[in-house]
Amino acid sequence: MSSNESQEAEFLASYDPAEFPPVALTVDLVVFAVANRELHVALVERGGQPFLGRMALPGGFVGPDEDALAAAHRELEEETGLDLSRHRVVVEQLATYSAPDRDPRMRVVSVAHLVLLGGDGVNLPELQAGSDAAKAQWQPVHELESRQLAFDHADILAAGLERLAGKMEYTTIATALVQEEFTLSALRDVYTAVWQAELPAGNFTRKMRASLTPTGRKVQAVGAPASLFIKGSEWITPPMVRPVVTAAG
Amino acid sequence: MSSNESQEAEFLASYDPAEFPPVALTVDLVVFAVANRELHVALVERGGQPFLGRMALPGGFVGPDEDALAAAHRELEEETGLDLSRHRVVVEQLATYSAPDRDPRMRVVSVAHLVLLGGDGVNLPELQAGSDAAKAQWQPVHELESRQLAFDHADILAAGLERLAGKMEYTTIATALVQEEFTLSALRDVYTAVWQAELPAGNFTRKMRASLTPTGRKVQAVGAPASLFIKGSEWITPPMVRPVVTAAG
DNA sequence: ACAGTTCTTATCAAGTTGATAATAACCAAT
DNA sequence: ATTGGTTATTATCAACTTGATAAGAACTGT
Repeated sequence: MSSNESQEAEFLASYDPAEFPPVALTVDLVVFAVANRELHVALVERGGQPFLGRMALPGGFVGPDEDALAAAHRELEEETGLDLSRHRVVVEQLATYSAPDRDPRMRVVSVAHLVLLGGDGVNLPELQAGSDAAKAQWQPVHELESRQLAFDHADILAAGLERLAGKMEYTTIATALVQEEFTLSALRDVYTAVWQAELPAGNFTRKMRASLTPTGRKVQAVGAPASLFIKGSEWITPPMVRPVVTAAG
Repeated sequence: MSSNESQEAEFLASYDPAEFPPVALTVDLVVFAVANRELHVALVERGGQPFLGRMALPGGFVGPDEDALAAAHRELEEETGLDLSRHRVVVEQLATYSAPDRDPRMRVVSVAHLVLLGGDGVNLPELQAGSDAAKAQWQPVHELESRQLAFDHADILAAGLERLAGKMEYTTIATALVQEEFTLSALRDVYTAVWQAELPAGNFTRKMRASLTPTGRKVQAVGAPASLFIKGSEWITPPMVRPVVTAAG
């Protein structure tokens, strides 16, 4: 009997695993990107029961030799067809959902992750449905009837949105949703998309500049040329204040 | 064949659970309380292998009919002997730890929780070791050699401390560590204990008052009588600024 | 009555915010 | 080349917040 076997025997003896039926461990992904001043989330259409045909967050099982973060990266590629080596991507753990009946088939505990994709503010990365899903597509978050999502994914999406909106007050996390080098307007568009509120350009520049590093380069569109920046500090101190949400319309 | 069985069959067919060996789901608890202007954490001494005799965070398995939050409450009572009906207690999810080798026996995924116990700032609730643990005791957090903790519990403790310290900047979470009705000094002692920094009493009063509701009552100790408050708003806006940590002395 | 302690309020310079506007740089069309 | 439209950046200023410091008030113990 190996040392490992005896350890396990002691373990099984003291904890009686029969009392603790196995749980399946999954990850669910709240994948955000910004285009056209709107925040979009990546959704897949379920190809099986339950919730057949409904939209759901991408996700999948955590493999035996990976942790949840690694599974999040793998499933992101598998379920959405994204090539992570070709996109700026930031992943962070959001929260774990463990209600016993959240999946009607069996006990499934899901570690939700927030995924932010950088982009030019115009084009969204193209999605390619994986094997489990009928299709994968971007949806504007603020126009979404999130009650139609499968499982408890409406809760998870709401948590992801609130995490992002909240962290944008006191960190430079919004820089994850633009390109590495970006203008203050591009960054401001991210704030507009997530917070659903217009921020005065002058004050935004004054405040955000302290957390950014200028590259010296400029970019020319319509109007005056805009300076390019990269992320400087991780923190915004004191924080930006999130305005009250503007009335829809 | 019931509908449920066919669902499960479909599920098993499409996901092949053999690829995904069962994981054990546990909770680990970072339990904080303040006494004598020091932040304390509840630790148990392990009564079995691995890490026999080492100190560890209290915790245990999530039962089949409870979610992680319910398990956290139950294990808090079982492992520390605390009567939750006799203490002010706040529990919130911290993060999930899922490294494949974090427990040498088998795959154990743990949902860590932050637990805050209210108190008078002098006495710590008495701990009573549960069945799994040799003993349970309070340890001053900032004097602790956390590297000696079992498993990855040093990481979890650090995450719990940082979550608490961070949220104390922009929420009134510190009120969870005092009694329901408290003086500004008592609350300031919590900040001192967690942040390891003295905050000027006058400015602390000015700032914190806006988030508290006065009860009208006063309490008398040495010096001038202090007004009693209860928590008002959940938020501190703009946030308190956490001073740079004072050099250890 | 006095010293010691603590709570609360006051003061003020320095810094930050929100609102608003002025200035500057560029394009496109006349 | 000039004009008008558009956008970026800087400036201004009153209102507010902060950090430092101290004054005033209330009570205890001797």
